Amino acid sequence: MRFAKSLIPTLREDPADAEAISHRLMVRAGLVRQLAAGIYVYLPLGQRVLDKITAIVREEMNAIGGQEVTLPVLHPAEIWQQSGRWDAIGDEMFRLKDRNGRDMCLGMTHEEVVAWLAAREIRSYRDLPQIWYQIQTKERDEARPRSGVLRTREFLMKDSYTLDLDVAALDRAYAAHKAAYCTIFDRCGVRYLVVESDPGMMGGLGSHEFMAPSAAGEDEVAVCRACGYAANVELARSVPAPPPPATEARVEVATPNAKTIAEVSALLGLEPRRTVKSLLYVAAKAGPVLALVRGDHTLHERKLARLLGEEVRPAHPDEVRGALGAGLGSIGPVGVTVPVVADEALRAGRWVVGANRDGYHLRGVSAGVDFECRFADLHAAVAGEGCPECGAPLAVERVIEIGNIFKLGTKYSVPLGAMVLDEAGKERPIVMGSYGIGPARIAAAAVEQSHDADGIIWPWAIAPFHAHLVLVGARDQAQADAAEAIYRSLWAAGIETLFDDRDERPGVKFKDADLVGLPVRVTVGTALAKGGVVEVRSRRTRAELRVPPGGVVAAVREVAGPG
RNA sequence: CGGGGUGUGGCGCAGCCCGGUAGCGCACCUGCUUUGGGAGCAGGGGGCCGGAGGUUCAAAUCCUCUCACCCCGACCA
Repeated sequence: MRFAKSLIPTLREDPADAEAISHRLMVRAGLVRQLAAGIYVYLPLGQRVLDKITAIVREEMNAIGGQEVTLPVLHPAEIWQQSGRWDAIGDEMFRLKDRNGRDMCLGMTHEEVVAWLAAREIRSYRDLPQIWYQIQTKERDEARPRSGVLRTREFLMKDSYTLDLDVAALDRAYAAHKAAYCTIFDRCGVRYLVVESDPGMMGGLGSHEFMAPSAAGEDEVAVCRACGYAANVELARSVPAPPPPATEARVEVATPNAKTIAEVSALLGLEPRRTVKSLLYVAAKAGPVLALVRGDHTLHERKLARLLGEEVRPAHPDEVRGALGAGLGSIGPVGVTVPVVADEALRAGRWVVGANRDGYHLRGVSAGVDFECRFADLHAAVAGEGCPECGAPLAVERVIEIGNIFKLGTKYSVPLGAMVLDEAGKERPIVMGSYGIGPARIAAAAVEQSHDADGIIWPWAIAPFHAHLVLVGARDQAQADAAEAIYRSLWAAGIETLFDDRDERPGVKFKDADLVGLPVRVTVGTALAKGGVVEVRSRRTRAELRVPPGGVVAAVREVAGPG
């Protein structure tokens, strides 16, 4: 591709509305432009990156027996009503009516359509297993699009669905996907972790997420470097260090104006980990519940919601007073009538808790003695706590979710009637799995993980082109002729090359080459006239070879390194 | 949905507090010079100052409402 006639609008300055590194660089390098919040145009270079990624995805999905299909973007409400998600999903689904007033929606995922299709076309256990996949646009009215291409309202997604007769077969399909995903991300050149995840509203039998470490990530994972335990913090277990043993008797103490853990512990001269944080939540169906975590811990709302099996929200101040008779900052579990759930860390020990009397706390309180409660893992894992598997200290990292895999079970096949007859002639619901990959997130993660002050440094496999051919003296006929010949020889050798044939000053071309970040730069300039050589340089290491024009192809391969 | 911020030529910004009819850098067009890390000089084109009301002799500037976008949080199937 020739730069002079291409749409590669590079920007000298950072766009004002971009914060994340990948966002800034993808806009500056001319890969994408924003049309509206969370809605992006992919320009030629950006499109080529997506094409590279989706080509890898296709190869690996085909390799495990995937069959590519295209499912509609526009769905009738009926199938979503059948699965129950028409009501379960709120504002995040784009809804509309057709001219006849029928309810429709835009597809945010395709379990319903797959189950619908399976219900019609799959009848016998002999038809199983099936793996169907598509690479197609998804629409989700995100509450808050952000970080450029990382969280958008319209995005490309590879989604696949497995259909099996039983859970054992699902486990095999799931394992095949897990392995294929690792191959895909390895080939794309991104670093990632495979972590246990919360199946959330997808429901089902288990799930994993593929997470690319990056400061721009929205999720956090807890990782054990000793044994390999890794989980989303939404679900990660961890073993906090216990506070020193205490034997003090229960006593009420005045704590005027001390409302926060920090204030109470300072007033009493105690470490925060000797106190208990009491939080009143309201569950949608079960009503108020008092959740307890240690003073130095943070309650993870997803963990509470998962424990209760329904969504929760913090209680309003007047609800707190109504249920417990005291204001925020003075509440505790002793003598209350609402159900109490306590974090595992509170099983043993004596604690400082709110007295349910404004301005007072209780010291020396024990779970099971002074109040009754259910124990569960409720606190968010933090770095340094013990690994639940081996006890080594956990690390917590920010990550970008680039893929996920879910064992769905029969959650969609039953309501949509996707049944088969088994060998015994008995009707059974198909056991499903669903699996997603976000190509744009892979691209953004690659940029986040691989860039420098001058621009992007693309991994070879997903770079929009492999080589950036810079013609320094566009008006020097000898240089121009040599560059043309090199351009043809590179393409002939299978090295995809962007030829900067613009009549620009060298500095502009070099800056743009660094910004766009193709793995190898080939410079045709004055060195050609002086020494008969051109320069072949690695974007990543900046190592440079000077070779005669005939040696460029070999030099590009050498400089690019393995892969 | 809560909190914070920003909207002024294509991009990045100043002007707003203290009202007087819009400016800078880059980009763009023409000419000359220049050509290995975002060139110089000269000339030139381009702006409903996000939108709607209001105050005023006069509004980018003050007031009210509204829209859009960004950031933090909530949410994230």
